[in-house]
Amino acid sequence: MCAYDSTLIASELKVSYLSETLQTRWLEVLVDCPGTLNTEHGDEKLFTYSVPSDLSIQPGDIVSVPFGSQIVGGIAIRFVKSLPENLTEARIREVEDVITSGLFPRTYWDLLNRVAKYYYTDLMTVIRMALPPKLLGKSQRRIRLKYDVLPDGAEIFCSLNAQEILRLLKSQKEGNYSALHIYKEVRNAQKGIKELIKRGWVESYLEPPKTTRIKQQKAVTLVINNFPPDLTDRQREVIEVLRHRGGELWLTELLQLSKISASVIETLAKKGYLVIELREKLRLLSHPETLKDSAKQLTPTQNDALNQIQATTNYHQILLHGVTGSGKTEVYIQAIAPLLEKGLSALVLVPEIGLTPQLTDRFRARFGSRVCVYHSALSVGERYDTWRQMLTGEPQIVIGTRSAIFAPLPKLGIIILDEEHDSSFKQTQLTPTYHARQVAQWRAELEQCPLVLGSATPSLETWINIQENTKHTYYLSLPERIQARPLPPVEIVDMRRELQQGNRSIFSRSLQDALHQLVEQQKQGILFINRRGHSTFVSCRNCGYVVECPDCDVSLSYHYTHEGATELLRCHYCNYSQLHPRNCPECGSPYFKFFGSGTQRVTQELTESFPNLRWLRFDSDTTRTKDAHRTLLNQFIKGEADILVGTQMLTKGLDIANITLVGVVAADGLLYHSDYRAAERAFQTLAQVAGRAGRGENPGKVIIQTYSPEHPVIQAVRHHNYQGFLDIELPQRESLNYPPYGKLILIRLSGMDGVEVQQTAERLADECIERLGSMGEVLGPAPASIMRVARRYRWHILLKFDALSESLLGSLQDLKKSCPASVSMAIDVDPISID
DNA sequence: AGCACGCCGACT
DNA sequence: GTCGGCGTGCTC
Repeated sequence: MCAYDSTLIASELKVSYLSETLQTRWLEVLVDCPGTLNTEHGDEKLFTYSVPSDLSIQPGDIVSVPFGSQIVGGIAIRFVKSLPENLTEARIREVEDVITSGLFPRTYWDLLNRVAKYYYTDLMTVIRMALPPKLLGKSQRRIRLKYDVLPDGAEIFCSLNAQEILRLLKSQKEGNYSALHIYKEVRNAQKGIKELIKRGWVESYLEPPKTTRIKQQKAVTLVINNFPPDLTDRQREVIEVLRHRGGELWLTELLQLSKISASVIETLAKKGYLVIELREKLRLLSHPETLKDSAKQLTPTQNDALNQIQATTNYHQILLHGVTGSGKTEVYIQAIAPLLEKGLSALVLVPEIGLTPQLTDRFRARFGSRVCVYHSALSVGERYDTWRQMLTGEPQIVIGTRSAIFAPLPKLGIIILDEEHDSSFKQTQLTPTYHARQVAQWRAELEQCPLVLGSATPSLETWINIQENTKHTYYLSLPERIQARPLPPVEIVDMRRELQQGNRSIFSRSLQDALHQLVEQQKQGILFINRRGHSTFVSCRNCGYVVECPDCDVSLSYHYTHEGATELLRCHYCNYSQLHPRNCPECGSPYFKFFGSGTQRVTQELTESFPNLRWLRFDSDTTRTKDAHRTLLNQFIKGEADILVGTQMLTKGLDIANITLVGVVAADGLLYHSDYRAAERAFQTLAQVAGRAGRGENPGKVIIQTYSPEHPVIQAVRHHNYQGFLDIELPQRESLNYPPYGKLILIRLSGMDGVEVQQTAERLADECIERLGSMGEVLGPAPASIMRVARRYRWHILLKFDALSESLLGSLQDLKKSCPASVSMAIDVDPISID
């Protein structure tokens, strides 16, 4: 079913299988197993297998193979005619099974290799990240309790160690755990397991990998277009139904519709009037029918932008710099439409899952079922089938978050990154630490298609790239909002003066007035708070004692749930929580209260000062559950609240026409941050949040409260002046050789033993100094700004250099091998924050 | 990752 | 002498 041509290839692995038309005996497989990766030369070690006659395998297929005592996943790379010299035929084992075929067209394979190289990651790790989960399965050792032979009080007879394992197994209702889990829970578990097996009370078995498979069903296809004379009534009925439904139906559906037994259909198949065959059935998300929508009239500037995008058919990076509310989405939609007609597909990336509903609805209204979504919140089955759907090569639009950049669309006509400046496009926690914008750039280049980067506040990387790389870039600007709606005026309130003049509320008089007006005029607004926690630490007003997390170097945050609820303190890093003590644990003082202005503090204050104002909290606490995002927004859109109080989440894409007021409670937390990117992030956040106001008929207004009104970022936001912001920020970056000029690599080290981590960091830093020489700087090692998180000590080494000197660093992954086992190391290429 | 193999210290 | 700790290396 896979409409793939045979350009599947493992190009970086040097040998093409395309030239091999001869029957070849042996198959080389890239095996999913650490340790087989990365030989000294940095390329991947392949293992040779034989192919049983009943399996047909193509290079690029995902297979499962026996490997040592287990069964693991792997990628079929190529066929070879003879065995490597050091191998005898006797040692070769057979491929176990084919899991999926028809993956990895050449450009896609090239892309994965490029990601692996640039982000210093094993190819297999990149492949595993790109593929839908559970595709590369591994067999698993499990231990099962044999209840039928287990005597009562068996514990008495065995060692303490074995007793512990018995107890653990009994705690699970099937008496069954993975060996790995037991090792984690019980120390020296191997010994105890061995003992229990000897006594015959438990058994150890290898569970085969549970991989997602294609779901197949019988499909019936009509192969004649007339009614032959020899039909019985029943047979005729079946053919009528089939014809009526376009000549093709699932067998089960046909049986239901025609209410006829399967034998009738089989007879028809025997006569050769129809064909029954197994076909893949995709478990795609069904979605509600959306109202059909047609192309909107474009403004002249939108139209110019559209024309330029449509005229670009090969690789170019196009920056669509459009102020908030300038109608970028409409341009995307109209740019995609003709591509689908040409049989090409489009990839649209958005920052967060929360945003996909709004955008998908608009795309669905225009393109119907040709839109699919792909992100990590889908179930394993849905992800797998969406993946297969993409592989069919039918023209379609995939909308997704970061990981969707690896969507295997074979005929890409365009890649669009909306809100390209957004930091959620960068993966920070897991390797590879890729940036979807960077990967998109490579992918567009490999596929020879345009890449559209849309933003009201472009990242400095994109800005500089567009300026300097004129050969393959275009700059398109949408300087005005649609229907010539004005950008909202921005009022900066000096909070120092408020205090001097006796206003001790967290709301300035100006904001208070605006809130009162909001209620009177029945308009809606949003209140933006910089981040949750951090500023809501609990401290003693008598002795200054602050409650800190026992496992991390941060203060605990106070969380208010509702009146009368148990008061809890929580750590935002490791989720540790404890009761809020009534008195100071240090001095016993009763003046032990939370401080600061998180979302909760603001909503409490709103309730007290504005009893008529109905608010909704919109932050990661209230949107944690599935669909909470959508529910909350719908409530707000329906007018069930006057004001939405929330964090960063409010800044992104939220397009609600009725919002006339945007308030920023305190901009200062954004401005002062130790990071070199603080100013950029602050400008982007404030400009974005300000852009939420006045998108509909009614003009908007923005009030930003701050203790540093003269700050250049505040001034730039005040005048909606992106260029002004660049003029101050770019020279600073350049003088210090920070990105987008210089390149950074951050090496993160962590471990339970603080001294050991520090010593490792120092040793590795020396090694880096040696490698880079005078071609770059090694900053640190330094402890991370929050040195301990979840009981692990964290140290950083920052490498700063010109991109050209990177080759001096060598593979960098070899540094991992020189770390002690208890210290883990991660390489973050182009880190987005260094805390 | 698992698992075998193999090398040292605490016991029959 | 043997048992059993864990460090090293291999898996087609």
